Amino acid sequence: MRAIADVARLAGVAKATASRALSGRGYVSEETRQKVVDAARSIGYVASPNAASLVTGRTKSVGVIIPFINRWFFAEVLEGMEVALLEQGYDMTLYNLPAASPERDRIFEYFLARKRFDAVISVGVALSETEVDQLHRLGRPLVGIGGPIRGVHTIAIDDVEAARLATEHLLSLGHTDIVHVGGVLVDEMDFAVHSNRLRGFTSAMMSAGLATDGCFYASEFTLPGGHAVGMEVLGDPRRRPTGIFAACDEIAVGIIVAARELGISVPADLSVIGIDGHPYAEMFRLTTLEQHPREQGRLAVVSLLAELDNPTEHRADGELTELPPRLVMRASTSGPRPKA
Amino acid sequence: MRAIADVARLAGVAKATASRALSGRGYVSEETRQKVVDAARSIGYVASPNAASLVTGRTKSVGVIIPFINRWFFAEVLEGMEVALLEQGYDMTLYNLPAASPERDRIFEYFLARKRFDAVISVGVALSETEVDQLHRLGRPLVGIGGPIRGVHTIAIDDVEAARLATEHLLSLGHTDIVHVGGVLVDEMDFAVHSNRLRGFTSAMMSAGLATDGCFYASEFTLPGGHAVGMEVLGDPRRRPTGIFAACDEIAVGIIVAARELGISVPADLSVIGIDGHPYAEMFRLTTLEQHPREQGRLAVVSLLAELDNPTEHRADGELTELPPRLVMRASTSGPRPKA
DNA sequence: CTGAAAGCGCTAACAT
DNA sequence: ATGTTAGCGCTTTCAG
Repeated sequence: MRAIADVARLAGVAKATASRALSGRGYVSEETRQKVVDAARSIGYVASPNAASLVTGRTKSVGVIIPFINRWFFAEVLEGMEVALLEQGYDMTLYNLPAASPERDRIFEYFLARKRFDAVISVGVALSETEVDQLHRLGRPLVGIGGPIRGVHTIAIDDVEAARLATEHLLSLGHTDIVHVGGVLVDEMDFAVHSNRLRGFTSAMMSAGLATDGCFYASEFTLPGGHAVGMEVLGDPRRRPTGIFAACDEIAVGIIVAARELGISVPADLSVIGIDGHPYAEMFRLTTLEQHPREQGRLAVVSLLAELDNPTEHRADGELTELPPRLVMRASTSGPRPKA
Repeated sequence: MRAIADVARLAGVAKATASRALSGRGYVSEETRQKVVDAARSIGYVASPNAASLVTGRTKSVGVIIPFINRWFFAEVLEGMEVALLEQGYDMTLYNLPAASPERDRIFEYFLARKRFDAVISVGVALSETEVDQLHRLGRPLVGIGGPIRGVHTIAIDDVEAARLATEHLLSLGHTDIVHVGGVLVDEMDFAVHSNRLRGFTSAMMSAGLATDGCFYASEFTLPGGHAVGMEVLGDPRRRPTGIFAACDEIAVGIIVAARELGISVPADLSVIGIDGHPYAEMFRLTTLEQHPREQGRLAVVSLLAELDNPTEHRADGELTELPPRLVMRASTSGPRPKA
């Protein structure tokens, strides 16, 4: 309940001086600064950011909208952002955004509209035109991760390129019978990711002169999802691919587990490559492309703070920062077994 | 930028009336209420919670401290809380609490001290005496999940009982050679969970007249952690247990994967039981005890709001709400194979 | 039932 | 370098 007036009185100065001394803005003699700081500490004074926000318009808080918490990639992004924000004294308020629904609308119309945040970070959400407008109307910096947003600075890896890389890796090992297990395309709205990775796959296959009919299977982005599809794809020994490119490591691991259950040896009889750099990759000897989620989170925050510190700088219009995906480990891939 | 004064002017009433109409507190004729609401909507007015907080002391926001985000149990708790809080119009600000460190101290001394939250939820953190005091000094409701906190209402499952149940399940199937793979006891500070589950295990074994020397192995609470320990425990065929009680499902699944790699058949040659109700359980046919993390999150919020609505109610002193763990699936457990 | 006025805790001019 | 004043946007007495 201690207010700055108490500190000022105790230090024998005016409120304004106390404010200057504690915030470090404006001229204060070293001597009085010390007095004020001591007084503040002695009564355990902590400034009320609410009162300050009211006058400065800054809240030292950012809002984050994200479609999943319980998914490795998203949780990593979250941790990366949290660390970076805390370091700069910012709070992170989290909204777990559901698919189109009244609850979702309420987040944009009510929670994000309350001027509570200095900025908003949108992680892996494809926002509707309306939603983008609502966010822009806030007049605050907005940065995206993963999904591209019209007129917004976005951090991402190049999904098309990553998918092409993964596919080319299998092709270069000599595989010609390759399948892509990717995201359900109905969820596409929320993940351009799905179609981008599919596009990269198709492009690489076509460049190699291979057809892609019937080479795509849809799966949930989870281990059980990959397992189920793996059972389906690998079940029939007569039309079984020798290589699989999975759109994420959870799917890839699920497929490897399925393969083991079916007695298919990886990588001797089946090569699998995923995307993410998931910690399970090592244990399952999974070849994968690192996606640096923590780093993406950190970069988003850095970009945000830059815009905040330098509002004169033109709003980055659809600028895109791309991280290069990095290929790691290769124990789950090898050339196809020569036909007997 | 629209303020309540604009709404008032447009509706032809005083600020006070507009405030009453919009907040629903105090007498307003239905007629003027309608006028005010219309005016508000017509200019897209959204109240500034900051300004309101300044006078009411309420922020409509709660702080959450949690040691991990990227762990199934914790992420589920988070989602459960988020849904329940949003429903009531509350924001959730997240702090990913590291182990003892200057960063950790800063969270208590600075971030949580700023009167920004109506309440604090502590998930799975064993707080130090100092930290508990700091939190109590805020004079705001505080509820815990998982870890017990002195003088604080806590939601949890009975870890000792759950561990006993799991162990008794194996015993009742006829196993006598049982190992417990639990948490590293050095991390104990943060999880009474570890020692509680060990205690339940030991108690059940002793009741059955079995010794427990050398029956405990420590692991990280992760799939790779369980895998590594599984390899170690199951590596030597001559002294291999017939039953394993894992302290969480991640560990349990890791052990099952290890067993498969070693050609050990589950459950014919090895029974495994875990705790959590993790979604991977089904795919690996894992016997497990449900821990209802989402429900725990929801209950914590309900309890919080109750205290908030009814501050006269005595601060719940160390009250404990326990959820009953529920046993599900049993495909990974069976009686021990009769000795040849 | 409604209005006028005070003030929550702080910072930003403007003086001095 | 420091003090004085005004006011951020809202709710809440207190009168009417």
